[in-house]
Amino acid sequence: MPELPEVEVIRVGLQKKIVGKTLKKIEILNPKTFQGNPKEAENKKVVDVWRRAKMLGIDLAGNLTLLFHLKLTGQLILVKGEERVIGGHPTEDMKGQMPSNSTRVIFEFSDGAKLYFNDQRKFGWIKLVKSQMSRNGWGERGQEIEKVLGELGPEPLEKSFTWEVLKENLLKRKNMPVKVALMNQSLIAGIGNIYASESLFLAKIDPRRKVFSLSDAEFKKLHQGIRESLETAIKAGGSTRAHFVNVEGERGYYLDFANVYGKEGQLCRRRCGGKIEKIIQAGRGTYFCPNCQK
DNA sequence: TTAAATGTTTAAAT
DNA sequence: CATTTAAACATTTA
Repeated sequence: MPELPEVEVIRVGLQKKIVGKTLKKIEILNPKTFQGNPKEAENKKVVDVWRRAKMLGIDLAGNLTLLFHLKLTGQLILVKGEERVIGGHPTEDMKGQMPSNSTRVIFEFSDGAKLYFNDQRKFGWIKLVKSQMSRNGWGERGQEIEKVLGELGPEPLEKSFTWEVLKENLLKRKNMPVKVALMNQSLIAGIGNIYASESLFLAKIDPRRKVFSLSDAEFKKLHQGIRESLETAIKAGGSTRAHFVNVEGERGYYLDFANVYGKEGQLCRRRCGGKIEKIIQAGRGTYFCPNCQK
């Protein structure tokens, strides 16, 4: 599940907590989850934590990078004593004892902190690759990383992502329903099933509309809606709150902020009188208000 | 029992 | 060729 906001929240949490620590040991419980030789990463210091689209990178000294993709059910849980940083797919057991039965890989740091990579459906992965990076943007990053990251569109929260860029990129799939195009990572990076629906709700655009039918005014509203939905979610801590909490203090995740996602049958929050509907597009559930999304 | 689940890739069908 | 849709991956929960 995790989409851009959830991964970003994890990134911020880990950045604060593990940069400067030394990775002592990597324990692999599910071999398919980890690609590369874990021994190469052991006894290396964490230099940086970054995000691109829905992928997370942990740079290690010695020009190595641990790349993570959480796919649908991945979660990262950093535990040190009573303190936890939690993020990713929201489940109840992420608050409980670690490792849990969905723990696939455990990273142990020299100060005793442990980072658990949990993934119920085992779609997620971790790859150890060479960094070959400079700090001058993505074009400068190593070929190996570029290959793993694939062809990704612009980051929607960067300043350079204007409504014109949104329009230009979406129009590469002009015949597609706008909601389906929004989830295409090569057009815009990081938007998945939740925030595609949420952004369109904020923009008051029907998810079934084909891209070519959108006016400039609608592209502008959609641009605004994307930024607002992502930023709101990041501020709220993503759908899972990756805050620094005690085991007891953890509460209140599960999409409290969503307007339409998972709200089938409920009244539209705009009080327009409409009822949230669920339809299937490209095999995925889409939620929208048929009354005020035109 | 069947369906669906915050993702992505690839094969098959239009 | 350009698009779309379905299937696959693996597991749990409603």
